[in-house]
Amino acid sequence: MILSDFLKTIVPFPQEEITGIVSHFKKETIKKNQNLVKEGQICNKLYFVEKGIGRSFYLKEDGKEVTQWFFIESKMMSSVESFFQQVPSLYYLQMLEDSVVHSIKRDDIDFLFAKYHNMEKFGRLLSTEMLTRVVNKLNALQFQTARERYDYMLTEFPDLSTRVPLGYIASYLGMSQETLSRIRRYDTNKQ
Amino acid sequence: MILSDFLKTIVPFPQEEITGIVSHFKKETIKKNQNLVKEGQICNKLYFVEKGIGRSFYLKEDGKEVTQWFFIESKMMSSVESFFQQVPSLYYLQMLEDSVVHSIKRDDIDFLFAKYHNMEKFGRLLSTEMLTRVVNKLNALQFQTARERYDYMLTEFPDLSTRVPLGYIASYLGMSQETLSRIRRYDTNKQ
DNA sequence: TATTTCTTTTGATCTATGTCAAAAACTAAA
DNA sequence: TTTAGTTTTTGACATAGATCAAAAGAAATA
Repeated sequence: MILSDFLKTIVPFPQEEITGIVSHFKKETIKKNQNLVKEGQICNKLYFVEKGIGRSFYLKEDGKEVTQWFFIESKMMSSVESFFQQVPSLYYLQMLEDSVVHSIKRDDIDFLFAKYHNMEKFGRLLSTEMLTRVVNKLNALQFQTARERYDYMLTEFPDLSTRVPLGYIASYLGMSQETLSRIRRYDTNKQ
Repeated sequence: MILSDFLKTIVPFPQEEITGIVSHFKKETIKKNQNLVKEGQICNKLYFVEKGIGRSFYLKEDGKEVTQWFFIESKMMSSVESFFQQVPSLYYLQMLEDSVVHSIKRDDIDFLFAKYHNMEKFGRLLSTEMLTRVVNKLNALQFQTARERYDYMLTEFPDLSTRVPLGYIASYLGMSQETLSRIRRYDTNKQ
């Protein structure tokens, strides 16, 4: 889905506003495994993923990566708290495939928020939608077993398992790669 | 803190907007342990906690309660996804002390969002702030030990442990009451 | 202040999941 | 198609934290 269509699915912008908004985005082509943001940097862009798939991940002291979120096609992507509070990011943002994204700078989106009431609404709806998703994951982590968390993942990101390494999904779900592998084996034996 | 002051800490509303907004809120006095919302109901109010403390909790099939969030003084409180998506709430909303809250209905807040650009901004900022908090908890649950999760809680809700039962906090942190008790003992022995 | 009720702590197991290491199964390059 | 590199699976063992049960401590009520 292209950016302008995505915008319209959230708020029914009039065409001239769409044009004004889209003109502040910049198309970027990203190679597989390239980082958009590194830990410690202030993330000053919000991205729309047109093609490809991204993730945010945290690097633990022992060098292990913990995936925090996946960003699939037709979704916005950012290091949320870094972008909105302008503090150093705790996470890396990385594209996992050759990708096409559209980025907008913090200043530009603030300008648009102030200029268009509709844009402010867009920001609000986007935030609450993301909040709902994060709360769903929170529940999975807080009181579900590893098996149940895997089921949660299948509903939130159905086609993920064929596109990204197993270990990325395992850490996203707060379990080891070995455990996820065993769950999956059990699952396929069942059918 | 009273409601109008709280609103101003988020967005610098002009006084006439404050008046217009506050007039849509209704003051409610709630007794200890009273529920504002039950599981299965659509939560059609957003609350501002003026005095007291609330929580949202999930009831598992085995009858155990799992606290999802705490709402302290000068914070907004709701069953977020039920209120914003108008779907049945998965949670109970409960006040844990005799409390004073101010509530606004979904229709009224939508009216205010549409009427005041500032109000839309307020909604957006509130959402992103909540999103940031939820992400912090997510990280604690995803890759921290029980001890570290307890530390997270102390920063997020410093004076909570003296005000609510231990079991509520333990389930909020995704651990058993016994584990939290042992962590706390170890902690006090350290100082 | 006694009595009852609720909450927290402690002790003794148990278990889901982690860790480590090696084998197997893929993928990509030569 | 071989070779080298990467990812996934499997096995053996370790452990953080769960569960169950009972004791101790607080708080509420008579």
